[in-house]
Amino acid sequence: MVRVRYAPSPTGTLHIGGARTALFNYLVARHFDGQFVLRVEDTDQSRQIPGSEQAMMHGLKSLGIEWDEGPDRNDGPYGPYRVSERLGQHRAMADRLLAEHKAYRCFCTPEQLAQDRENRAAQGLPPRYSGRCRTLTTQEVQARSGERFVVRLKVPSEGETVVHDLIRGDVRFDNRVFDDFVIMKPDYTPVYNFAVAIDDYDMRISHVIRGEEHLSNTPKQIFVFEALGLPIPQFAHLPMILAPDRSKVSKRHGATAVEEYRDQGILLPALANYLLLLGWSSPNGEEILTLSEAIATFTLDRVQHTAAIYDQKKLEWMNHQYMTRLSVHEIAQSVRPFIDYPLTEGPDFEAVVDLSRERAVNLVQLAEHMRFFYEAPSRYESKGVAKHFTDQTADLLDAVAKRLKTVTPWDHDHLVQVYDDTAAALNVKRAALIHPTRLAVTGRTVGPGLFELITLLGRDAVVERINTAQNLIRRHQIPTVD
RNA sequence: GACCCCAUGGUCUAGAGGCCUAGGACAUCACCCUUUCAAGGUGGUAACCCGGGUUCGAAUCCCGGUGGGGUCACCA
Repeated sequence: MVRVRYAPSPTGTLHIGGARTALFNYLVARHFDGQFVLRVEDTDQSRQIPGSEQAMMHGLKSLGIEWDEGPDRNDGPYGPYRVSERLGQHRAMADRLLAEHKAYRCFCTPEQLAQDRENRAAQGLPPRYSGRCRTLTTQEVQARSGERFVVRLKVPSEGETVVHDLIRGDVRFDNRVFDDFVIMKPDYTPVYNFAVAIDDYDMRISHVIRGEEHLSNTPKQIFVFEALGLPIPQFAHLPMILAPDRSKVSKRHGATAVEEYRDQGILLPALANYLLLLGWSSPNGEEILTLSEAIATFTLDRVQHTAAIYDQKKLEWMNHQYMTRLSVHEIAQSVRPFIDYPLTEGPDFEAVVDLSRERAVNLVQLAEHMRFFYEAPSRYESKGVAKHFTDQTADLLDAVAKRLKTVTPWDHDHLVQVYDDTAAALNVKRAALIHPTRLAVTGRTVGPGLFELITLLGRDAVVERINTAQNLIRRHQIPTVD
């Protein structure tokens, strides 16, 4: 039975790196008909940020990632799913290790430790615990029972520890590089490397799939499993996601949280698809995959070993793919929050969305492109004004408007006819009519095809806007923008 | 610094010794289409980090170098 988990610490929102890790875990679980558990790593209460657990879960859900067991439903068979609520088990294990002399109390003060480190640094040695308290006798420990202490695990001083990594193969570590690390803090709460091992075992996690930054710490967790006589899960360390400058992604690189991407108008399914491609490729080279397609084809052996640099441009391209492929209804729902103008009067909303979506790379842009359908332009693009709003065009617009007033029915083909006829009558090219009309009606020089656009906008609005523009042109009082 | 991981165009990647004069996607450039802009179509520029091996043959295997990343907490 495949059981995987995503174990974030509740210290902020869902980061793209975490989202990718969660996604891969989710895909493995679903692919193998296993379970995906969500566990909140809140070992250190002091570093928690209120509300981040909710934010994180919301982020996951919006990406389409669902878990079978987690802190929101603490009724799973292996709960609780908040590490802070599993303290009893951690303490019991620490007690056991102490009783079996596989761990020991360390009374060294932070000051002493700092001093040790300095001394070693002076000699050019790596910072490692001296083992001062390892050999304390039972009597000595008894005698100091009132003192502040931590618990350290006895780590083998020779031999090697091998991490069998599903992605990288066997990774060997010389045990001499590890010291007796702390497993319980002075308040008798566990340190991460101790708690994860116990929790992963307790939750019967079969595959630990996480970011590469955890690879170096894996031997420590293996020491815990071994000391406790527990089976060791399979490991798979995912390559990291880096910023364009090859550094870790951080706020200074723009959006990093899935929530921010959503605010930028990125569709979450597009984000998920993009993240899927960061470190994984489908066997047939397909890049646009639905979640269920990904579940069907995803396997860890196709995961890349190299860190990936995320590329905003490709994300936008991916987003555009989803803008045009998703149903109009879905896009309409998604774009609503970005609209800051009243929709009370104007054409059918979904029709407008459908006509405009192909030209926008994100929802913010889409909302902006749709604006003129609901608000008459108050300013006109200066570039277009110089080109299309001349004294002569006022007359052209006048001629067009006259015919538009009476044409029936008001549909695409008849409107084309109006422009063709007018152009012929005035002996100008059709384009000489089209461009000024677009500018008069939308205020812009770019947009959907003119005939589709005015068909949708309707006779009254079109004629009115053309008249407005005409007057402005004649009075040479054209408000411009850009 | 020590240890660990990694190394194909600007970016994401395909490639598991001959199928590679290295394929796809994004980006970029040009052209076509066209009422504009997108989209679309066609074509172009652009990569196997370096050096040694192994082999008849290496992007693919081995070693070394270089470069990048990660980890070394009483953080997670």
